[in-house]
Amino acid sequence: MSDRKILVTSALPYANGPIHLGHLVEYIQTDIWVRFQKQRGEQCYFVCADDTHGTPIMLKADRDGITPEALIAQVGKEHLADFTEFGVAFDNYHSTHSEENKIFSSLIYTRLRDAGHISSRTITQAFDPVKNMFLPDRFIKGDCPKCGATEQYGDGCEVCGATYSPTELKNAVSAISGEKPIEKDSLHYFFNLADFTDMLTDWTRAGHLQPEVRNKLAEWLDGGLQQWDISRDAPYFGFEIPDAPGKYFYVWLDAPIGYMASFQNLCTKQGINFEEYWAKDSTTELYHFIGKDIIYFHALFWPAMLNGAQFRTPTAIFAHGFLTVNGEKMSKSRGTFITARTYLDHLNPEYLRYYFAAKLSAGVDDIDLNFEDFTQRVNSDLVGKVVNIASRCSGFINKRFANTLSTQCSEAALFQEFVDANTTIAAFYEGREFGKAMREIMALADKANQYIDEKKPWLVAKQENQDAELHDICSVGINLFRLLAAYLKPVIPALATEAELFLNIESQAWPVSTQPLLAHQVNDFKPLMTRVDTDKIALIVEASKENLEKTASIPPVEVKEKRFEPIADTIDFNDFAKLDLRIAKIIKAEAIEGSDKLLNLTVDIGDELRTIFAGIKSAYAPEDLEGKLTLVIANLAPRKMRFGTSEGMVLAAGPGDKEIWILSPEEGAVAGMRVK
RNA sequence: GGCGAUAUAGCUCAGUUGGUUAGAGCACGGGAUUCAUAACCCCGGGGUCGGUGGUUCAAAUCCACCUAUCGCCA
Repeated sequence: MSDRKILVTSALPYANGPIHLGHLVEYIQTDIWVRFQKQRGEQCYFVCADDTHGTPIMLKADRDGITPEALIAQVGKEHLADFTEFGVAFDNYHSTHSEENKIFSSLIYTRLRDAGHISSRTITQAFDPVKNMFLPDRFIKGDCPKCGATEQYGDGCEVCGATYSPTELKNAVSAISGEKPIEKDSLHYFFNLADFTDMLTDWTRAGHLQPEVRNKLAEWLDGGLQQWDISRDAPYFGFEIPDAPGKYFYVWLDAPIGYMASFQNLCTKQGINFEEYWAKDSTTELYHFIGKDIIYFHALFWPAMLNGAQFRTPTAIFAHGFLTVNGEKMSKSRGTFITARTYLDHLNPEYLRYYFAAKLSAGVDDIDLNFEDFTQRVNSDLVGKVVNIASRCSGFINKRFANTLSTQCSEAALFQEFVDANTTIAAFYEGREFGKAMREIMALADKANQYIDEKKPWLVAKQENQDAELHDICSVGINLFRLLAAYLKPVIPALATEAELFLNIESQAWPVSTQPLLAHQVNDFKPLMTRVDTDKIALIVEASKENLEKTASIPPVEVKEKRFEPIADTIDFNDFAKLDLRIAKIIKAEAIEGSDKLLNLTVDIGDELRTIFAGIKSAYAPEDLEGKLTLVIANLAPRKMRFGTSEGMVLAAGPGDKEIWILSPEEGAVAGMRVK
């Protein structure tokens, strides 16, 4: 296509805790953008790493009784596993605790130092006399000097909003030892950010930032830039400063350098030219996707550091907003602080990818995960609209035309309209207006469904000598579906791959000049996506509350991966007694024409015969069932179905398809006995 | 406390430089239909555009103040 060379990063997740849904907004946003670029044939690398240094990591490892190295190795593995299962496909995932990062941190520091951008002076800080370490503001607790609220952190009061220095805090204690902190002097190293005022003023106005971010930065710049404290005293988990024994780089210095380190690591593995991407005169594109909370580090410190150390600066910084759940900040007690793992235990990750895509824009607005909206949106857009197109056409193609598409495209104009839409959709993807892209794609899906409705293939199918017409209509439907799958591929890659498997085609490139599939053999259609099970959402919320209880009292232990769904809420005996379970004898079993799942069973439950539809066709042949004893719910409300009314339910277990097992009693039980 | 962002239908969001009767999707109601994973298609109800005041021939849009939510103040 073109010869763009692009390097993309997501912010580095901190290695002191699990990935949660808030994190995922960013990784999914970045991943969609990267997949889009790759699908267009651009050369695009996506790198990331765990952010592993600093006091919180050191203390957590201490508390867990392991080394920081062991902690970050474990957490790094979990992070990558979570990302991978959500379809976030990094070209490289590294760690800031790496040789590459140490080298680049030292290099950048010494270049800044040699250019006169580093100074040092002695400052006074709170010190824990028991643990023998300086205390970051967040590790000091006490009473707010303004409003007197207790249990406040050293940097600000959460009750009245006041900000202050830890020394102003009343009744201050170390959050680590509980001891009263003393004041102690120490030599610190500073990055002279003000040296870069002119450079940053120009840079922030030169189109590298979103408008709202640029305004924010202008405000900060107007206020005057201050020195940035980049050193911390031992003990500190990080890199020692080359010319300052006992002093370590502050975690936020080496974190963004981790982008370079991870890319260097990839370059070594794949023989990519690092210089081409990072040299001062580089013509490649460099993008950082970040949350709006870390704009300061990425839009001021980072470009200044790079500029001062003779590296190129980013092409653009893309900031996004926070995630709220049901309109509120994620909360552990409400069960809305949901980890990636808890979600994965219950729901398809592509639901969330699509939902985020549908709500993301190029702006920094917060986005809300509303469970009801989530369910409706995924069900109606993905299952009801998109997948349904393939589902409603494939039946005819399969039964009447041996899975072969028509030799002509009877709706060339409509097909071309779908292809032409690629320009608009691509512009939305490129500009990170994913929500608008999804609207555009769903409008096409609506159009495809309208087309089918208008042509009514189910009527055509019943007419004599109309086979060619039927063949054409359904082939058009399948061809339109194919384009929708291509447009959605960056967002829901797993479903797109399943679709390609069904269509019997190669991995789809961006459809700039796609031709319809003619006289093409497809494979049997299998349901590509099922509807969101709302019960699963309740389970996620419940499990997220449980996480809180567990982590509050018991230290984390190796938990065996759960193989089965969690046990449902406790019920009392009266609840159980409501179920009337009976031994039943299957008198007659027959397949239902027109249903691929259901068998029509006639069962004897003692004093009466019942007709029950059971979704076990995939696992049992009707003739094998006749005469068997099994278990049914006899007092379940009758359910009207397409093929008649089902007067109960046969009990069975298993994941589905061939793996379904009905229950049967020990010998001696007879039809009609109640299960108690 | 200072600064900033946001506030439009039950939900999620569009609404260009002010310009007919404020739109879409979903949800809801009615109709039609049975190919499809009860999905799809057609029609409809529903809004004092957070509040108050102002500028204007004309305000969801511009201005001031207020309220609520979120964020920033290294």
